[in-house]
Amino acid sequence: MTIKPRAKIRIEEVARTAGVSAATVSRALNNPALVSPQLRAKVEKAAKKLGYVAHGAARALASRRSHALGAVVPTLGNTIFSDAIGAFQRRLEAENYTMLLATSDYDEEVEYRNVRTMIERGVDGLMLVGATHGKALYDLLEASGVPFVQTWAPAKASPYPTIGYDNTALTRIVVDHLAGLGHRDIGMVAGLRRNNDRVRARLVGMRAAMRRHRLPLPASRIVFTDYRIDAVRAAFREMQRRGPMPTALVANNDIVALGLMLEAQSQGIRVPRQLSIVGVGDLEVAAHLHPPLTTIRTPKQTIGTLAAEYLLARIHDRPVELPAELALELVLRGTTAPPPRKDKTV
Amino acid sequence: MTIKPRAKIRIEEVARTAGVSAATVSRALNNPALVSPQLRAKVEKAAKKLGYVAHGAARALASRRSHALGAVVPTLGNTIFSDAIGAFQRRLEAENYTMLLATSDYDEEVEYRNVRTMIERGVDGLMLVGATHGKALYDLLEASGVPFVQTWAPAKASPYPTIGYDNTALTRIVVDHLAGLGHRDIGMVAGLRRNNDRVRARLVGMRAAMRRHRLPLPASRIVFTDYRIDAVRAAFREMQRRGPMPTALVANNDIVALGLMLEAQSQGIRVPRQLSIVGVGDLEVAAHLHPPLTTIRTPKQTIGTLAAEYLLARIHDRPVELPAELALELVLRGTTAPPPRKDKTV
DNA sequence: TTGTACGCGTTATCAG
DNA sequence: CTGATAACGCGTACAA
Repeated sequence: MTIKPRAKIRIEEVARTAGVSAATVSRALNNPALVSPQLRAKVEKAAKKLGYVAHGAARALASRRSHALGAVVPTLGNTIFSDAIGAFQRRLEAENYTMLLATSDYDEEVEYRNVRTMIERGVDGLMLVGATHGKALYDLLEASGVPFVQTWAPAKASPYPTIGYDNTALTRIVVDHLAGLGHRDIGMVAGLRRNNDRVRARLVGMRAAMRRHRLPLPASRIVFTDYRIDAVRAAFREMQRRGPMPTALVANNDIVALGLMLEAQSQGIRVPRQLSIVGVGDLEVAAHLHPPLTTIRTPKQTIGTLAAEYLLARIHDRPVELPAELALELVLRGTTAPPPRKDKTV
Repeated sequence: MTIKPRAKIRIEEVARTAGVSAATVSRALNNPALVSPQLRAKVEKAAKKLGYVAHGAARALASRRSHALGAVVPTLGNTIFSDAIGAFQRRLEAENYTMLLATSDYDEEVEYRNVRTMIERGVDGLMLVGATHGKALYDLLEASGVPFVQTWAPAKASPYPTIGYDNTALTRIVVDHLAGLGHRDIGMVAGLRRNNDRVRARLVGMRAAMRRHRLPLPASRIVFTDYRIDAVRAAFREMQRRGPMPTALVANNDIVALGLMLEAQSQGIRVPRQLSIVGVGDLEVAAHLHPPLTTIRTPKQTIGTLAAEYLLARIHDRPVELPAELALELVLRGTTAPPPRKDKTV
């Protein structure tokens, strides 16, 4: 039964109707263990009857704790981020914490501004994406003393707390798979490198893996694209323009892979008979494409959940360890196969 | 040039190094017009030099304004919401407001709790999804006096400020199109109705439109599904089990439409030759499916932006009008065609 | 135009 | 276990 209060109820009022002091009300509500059961019941009843809702700002000012954590991600358009954010927020909710969210659109300055604003709002902790940020940002973070955690990169990628997987290893796994099938001419359809260390790490991993297999990887075999289907299809054609098509393509993610499949299909190129394609992310739709997409499953929700847990632990001075890196899983499906015989090159 | 401060800088310190009073610093920073240009410059310099960041809680307590708006959406997994949220946040960012975000997973109780938490945190305004909420929620909202706006429904759907389009009209447009092509047996693959007035309104619109066209719509022609591809495909088969397939299917959204197309394809059912399908949302991928998906384009970002603008206006006591409803657009592509002749029924 | 002094609503400290 | 009281850091009448 909620009663509609006529005006803002303050703690004083609750205290008065419960016949105790404001201090006791505060304790009864925030630290029930410190108060006698009867008193506690009395206070709770009064609070509920009056519809008392504590004033967050006052509480934050007095307790020096806002019960809010911030998150800044490049975009919500990419489901890997919205999934991670969803998990992050649900974990916070369970501890009665609130999430402040902002997007940077892969712009370092916007990210800086958003982080600054969040610090100003008094967040108790901050989740960032990527392990390489400008010095100004790190300075700001250190100056404020706000606990923060970086995501989507392995711990070793940064001296600061970081949680994610190794993007270098990711492309290695893909190349190993493809090379194992017999591919020798592998191309990469990468994302835009600007302010994106995940993409850069994958490039590094790709080059290293190809070298290990003693396979050539000329610059012409790497094209860059954003994640709009149109752009991806254009990237596909761009690669065709640069010479005979590779027999396999490593896509930056499942959306890119989808774009590649669509373009291949519309050109009558058979996947995987004539062209193998590997995605990253294992979006739900990946399993349902024709053919179903071979991809790498990445721990999206885990990243969000662990980031929340790490920050919560830091805030409450509980000891925490971050895993060195999260596991990746190659999901073998229908878009990879041995390369076509020479005389059947695309 | 950012200097790393050793500890928390308060306004006092800035005042001291600028050689003015704290009050002047506050004014210079928040209301530059009220201060002489030289003084203002001096203060700004000192603030920057010290890396001063105002304490949000203290500011909120004193000014009775948190500069934060809350948003509660069912899920971030549906891109219509993540798109709208993205637009909402960007609009806030432009006015130096911060967004608090929580998801309800279509659960009324969770939504209530999240709203309550946000009010407690002192949000200056709130964005909700849907125009039908529990009485408890409206009571809470009214008691707190926090401006709020409902989204994804037309203004007429609620006595409270609401911004969106008419879901009834949406299905009418679709049915008109399909009936115009000659379809007489039209089915609907709807979303789950639980705490989702959008889905319910579409059902109402569907029934009304079919009636207007004097077309039958037995209950067997309506199946419900969540938005996982697996579930959608199962829903497709469920409809087949109920009798001969309709010649056209109205999908709750593009994801559902995609699932239907995948299932049809894997059964060798030709779209649109044997079966027409219409989606809702016009996701980016819709135009790239085979065949490209006929769908309704909904104003996702517009909803987010307008919601932000409405709340901002309310907060600053500016006059605002909300549009009665936002426009929908039928995007004709390749998944709709006249029904097959009788002897070619699926 | 600028400074003084108080209040914002809560929590934490310290007696009792 | 409970109550009085002093912060918490800033904004803003009001006075100068």
